[in-house]
Amino acid sequence: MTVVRELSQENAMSNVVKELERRGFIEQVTDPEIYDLVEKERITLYCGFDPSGESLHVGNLIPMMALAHFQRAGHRPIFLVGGATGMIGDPSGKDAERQMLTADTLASNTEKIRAQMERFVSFEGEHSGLVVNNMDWLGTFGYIEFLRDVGKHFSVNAMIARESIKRRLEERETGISYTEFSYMLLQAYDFYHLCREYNCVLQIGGSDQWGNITAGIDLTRRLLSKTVHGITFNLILTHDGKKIGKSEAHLGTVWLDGEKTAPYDYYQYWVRMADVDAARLLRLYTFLPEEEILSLDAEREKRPEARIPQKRLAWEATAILHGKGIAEKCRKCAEFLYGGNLEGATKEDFDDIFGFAPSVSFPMSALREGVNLVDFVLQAQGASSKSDARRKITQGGVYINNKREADIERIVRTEDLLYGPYLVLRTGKDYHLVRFE
RNA sequence: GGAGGGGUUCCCAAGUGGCCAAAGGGAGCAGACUGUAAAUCUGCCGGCAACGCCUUCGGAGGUUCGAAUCCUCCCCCCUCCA
Repeated sequence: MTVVRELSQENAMSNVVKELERRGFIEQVTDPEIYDLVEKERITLYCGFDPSGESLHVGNLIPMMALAHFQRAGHRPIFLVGGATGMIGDPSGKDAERQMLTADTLASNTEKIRAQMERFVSFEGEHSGLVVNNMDWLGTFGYIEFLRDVGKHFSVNAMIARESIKRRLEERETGISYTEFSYMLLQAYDFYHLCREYNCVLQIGGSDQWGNITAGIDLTRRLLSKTVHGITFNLILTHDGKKIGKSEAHLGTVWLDGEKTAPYDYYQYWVRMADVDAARLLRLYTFLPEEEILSLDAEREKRPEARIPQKRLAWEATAILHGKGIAEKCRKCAEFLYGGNLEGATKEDFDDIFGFAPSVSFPMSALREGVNLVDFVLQAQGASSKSDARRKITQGGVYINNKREADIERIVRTEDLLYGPYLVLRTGKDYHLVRFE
């Protein structure tokens, strides 16, 4: 929050849509007029978020960052939580019908997600952000009333021609239910409602939202005779075609919730990005100005092994989400573990980072008796099964205190404690701190 | 309701009585190179008390010395017809 606010004056006079375009966010705009509009007046815009999970993930970052950019340029962002539409499920970009969620689950998810949004947008001050829940207006809408007031403005002929619907109709793998077919009307109504209540004139979203957004624009024009706009963002892929944050190695999905994805893991996720992606990702996931990004990228060309842009990316992204203090701790922690500093390390160094980097406690009594390496690796969460532990050891992927241990028969003993009660287990490129108590 | 096709290990996908823990590809893991990167190459890739044992091929039974493969019933998906 603090990060966003401090910087929020800087870009006030620039054209935020052009800026987003330069940074690589924008895929399509419904009308070029939006470029002028954001320069002429302070607008209100919105983006919808699906509360079907208890946390947003890295994939949701693009629209969040975009809303933050808009706010910093003096516009008012609205986060719409789809409490009502979340009960239906958006067929866009989905290949299967969604399972229904209970009202209770949605309510609790909504609360958690709201807290995450507050990291990106300020909810205080002049153009403070706003969180709304479409359950508040859709939840009490009568069916007959809805069909009469909203449904009559939609042509089924046009709807089935939409890409998102057409795909589900043609590829009959799963088909589409009447419920999901109706989804578009609900989202269109949201836009109309926000335009009427808050003078909201722009909806932004992922590229799969194009159909829903234009439906909202059409409905608003019909009901209010007002022209509103839409912008869709590129789907961000890494150079090898993977979606950002979608199911990472053994991390799984990279969540924004610090309980689900530890800040250290979040930081590491960004540090490990490929060289060729670094500059592009800096433009998308940090607020750094172009000159600085270019100079960071120039550093990379000189000393690629220093991973300067990746580390900066990780620091900035972590600072936005978890705060500068946490980001700094992640940096120190990573620097310590990966910087080859284990040699001169002290107990105090480990006291500081234990529990922050992946950490495990172990009973001292077990160590006195001696633990065989296979069990040790397994219990310190360095392997998913004993077989996996054996494999990793045999293949030379296991290190204790940075010294390779390839002997299955190896016994871990108190002599292995080099830093007070601590020991460092490394599997592959991952460090695990083990403390004996 | 009728006719046909199909459900295989994380995903896609071979396999139609033993040689099947199950081809191939992808993903993943480890190593080499190096840089917490990419590309490339190598090895691994169900579990365990590990030259053997146990569990797995939609579910439950059955035939057989022996089944993912054959039979019966059930569940689910798709296509066409009504």
